[in-house]
Amino acid sequence: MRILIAEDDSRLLTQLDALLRQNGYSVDLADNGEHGLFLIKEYTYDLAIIDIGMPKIDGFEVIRQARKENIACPILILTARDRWQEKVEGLDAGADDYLTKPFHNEELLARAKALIRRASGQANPIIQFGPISLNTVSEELCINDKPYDLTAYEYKVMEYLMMNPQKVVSKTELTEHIYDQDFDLDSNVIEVFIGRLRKKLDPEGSLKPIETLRGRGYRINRSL
Amino acid sequence: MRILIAEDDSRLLTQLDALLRQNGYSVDLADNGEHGLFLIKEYTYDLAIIDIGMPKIDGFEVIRQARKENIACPILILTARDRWQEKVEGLDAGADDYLTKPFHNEELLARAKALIRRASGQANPIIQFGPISLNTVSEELCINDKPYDLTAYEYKVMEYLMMNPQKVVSKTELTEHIYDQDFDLDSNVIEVFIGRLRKKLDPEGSLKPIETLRGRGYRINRSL
DNA sequence: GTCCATTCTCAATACATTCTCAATATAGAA
DNA sequence: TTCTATATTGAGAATGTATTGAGAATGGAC
Repeated sequence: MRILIAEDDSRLLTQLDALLRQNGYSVDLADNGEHGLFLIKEYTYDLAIIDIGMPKIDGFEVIRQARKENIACPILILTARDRWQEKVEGLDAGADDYLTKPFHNEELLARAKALIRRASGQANPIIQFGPISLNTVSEELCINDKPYDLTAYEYKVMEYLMMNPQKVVSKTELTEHIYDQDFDLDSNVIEVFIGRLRKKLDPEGSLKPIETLRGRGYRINRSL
Repeated sequence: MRILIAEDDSRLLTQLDALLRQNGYSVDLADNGEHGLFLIKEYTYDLAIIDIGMPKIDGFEVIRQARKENIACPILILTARDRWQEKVEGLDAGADDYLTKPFHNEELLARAKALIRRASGQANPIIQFGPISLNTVSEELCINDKPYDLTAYEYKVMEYLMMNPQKVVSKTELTEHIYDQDFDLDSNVIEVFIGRLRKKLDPEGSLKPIETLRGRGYRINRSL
């Protein structure tokens, strides 16, 4: 899952970057509103974390402009402790949730996860598809109740596919959600991870949990 | 375990701080109701100790506001001895227990421990997992009934893992529950303590009581 | 307060797993 | 067949975790 952070305090920006990366997200950074707005319009994020109090283009403006262009990505705003009133204006502008600074890292992670889950239309943290179930809290994948150990990237690919079971997910889309800005889109990493997932989950080749749609992408097999 | 203390009498505040730290808790302090309310809303505590008689925002108000925002953290209120009637109002407001001043340190510690235990859903002070049992009262860890001597921090790490056996506990989460507010999250202390625990509890490497999930965190081995 | 013993912290180094990349093989469509 | 998209593989790079030891901090005894 890929997250945009727009925050002018460079210390906080660095800290957030580290925190989110440590917790398995891909992160793009903007240290001002202008750049933040550019990025959110340019790329597709699973979540944007935006500081309200930025010089020149402030957070409200970023949100308004983004929403005006029909960018649906969930937005979490950060407000200073003594400016908690701003949260109302922020939510009005189109933010989905808010957090006042300073905050506890765990709190931020919890909200980020909740927002991403909500946006993907999954009220339930356990996504089930036929015999395949993915617990997005414990990050555990089970097929017919048998748990499988996935590596970080294997998990990310599987999570994205499970969160979009109804559509064909292209390799580009997967790459964009799993890596950040400067990753080579021509790389064959996705093919590699799909291959490893298939071998791990279905060594016999009897279940075929992931379908290939030549020229279009991959999809969780719905006829299981 | 992390505790919030909101108390306007600075002598008592200092004393409580010292007492709780000596007993292995991480402590955050607020010397007025306003700050207390801010902290309890902002962070996640395992217990809040709140003085009723504070100027401006009193303890009742802090509790009401906190409960209104669905903060579930257990709350212990402190009341002056000649104001024992306040305990009823306090419990009505949403406190979980009370203590009249002055009190004995032992008494406070006992109640704090009981409240924390109750809140974590562990009615029983002994948490058992396969051959591993942790007595949270005597702070004794046994494996196959053999007791082990743990240092303060080794115990804290083990306790947190034992209290969350169903999930993967990240290093960030462990650090935040074991230390207070400003501790360097990039430090490798957790790795060090995990290493020491493993060596102490399982020098042969045959039991593997603590699993590592690369990139995610640690978990008590459930298949023992 | 001073001393001593234990424990904690920090950083350096060693180790292990996972990721990336590129080369090669296979399969599907025209 | 021939072209293109996908699959597979393995080796080196990158990253995350484990271990160690020495100095700092802490707490208890005197």
